[in-house]
Amino acid sequence: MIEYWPSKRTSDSIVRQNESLLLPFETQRIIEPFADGAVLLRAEVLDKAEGLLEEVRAIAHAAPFRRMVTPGGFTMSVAMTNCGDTGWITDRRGYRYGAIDPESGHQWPAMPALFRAVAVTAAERAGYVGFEPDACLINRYEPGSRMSLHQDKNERDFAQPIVSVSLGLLATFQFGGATRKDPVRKIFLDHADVVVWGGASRLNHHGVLTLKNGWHPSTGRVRYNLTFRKAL
DNA sequence: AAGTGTCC
DNA sequence: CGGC
Repeated sequence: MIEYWPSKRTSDSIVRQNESLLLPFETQRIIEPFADGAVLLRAEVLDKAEGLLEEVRAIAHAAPFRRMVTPGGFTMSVAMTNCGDTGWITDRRGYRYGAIDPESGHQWPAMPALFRAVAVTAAERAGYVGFEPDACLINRYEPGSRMSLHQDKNERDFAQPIVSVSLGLLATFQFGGATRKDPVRKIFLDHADVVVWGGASRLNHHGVLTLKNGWHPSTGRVRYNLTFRKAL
């Protein structure tokens, strides 16, 4: 049973609800603020998605995706790798950033110029000028993978935003508040969507519901998420 | 230390 | 869905 989505890149209803936020018509992209300091950029990297995916393949060749273990001893359902000066890792000892891939003993692959450009541009469009990511965590979700509600708080400077790029299968992103029990907003993230959060929402809890089965022409049975941070 | 959990 |  093969399903195909998205059949339509942006829904008419979303366009109608956000008329005042529409960018110049030819881009067909939408800026949608959804929390204090948080912005959804629909279809932001549609023209760069194939290039980004090529880079993901090259990075995964040097630093293969692996399912890390949490300090509690649970293996995560999402497979991860990193590029940049430093990378986010977890094992029985804890969560942290490190310049060395523990699997290989080598540095993480360098952050491709296209990655940096996409992250910086998206941050700017969301209102964060001067963002200089030094880390990109790459998450690979397959059907059944999920990420429970958490905060990104291993970075040093919470004045720097988080930029999240979605590629491939549709996911339901949950964006909550300062505490884990704050209500969450559900946001459907499609291929080439970008989410940026910072400011008052920098430490908000967020997560991804269990990925549904599906097939995407660019990625197959997979969703990739590129999460750019300034960690150091 | 661990709530980024194929949790329970 | 809430709690640890």
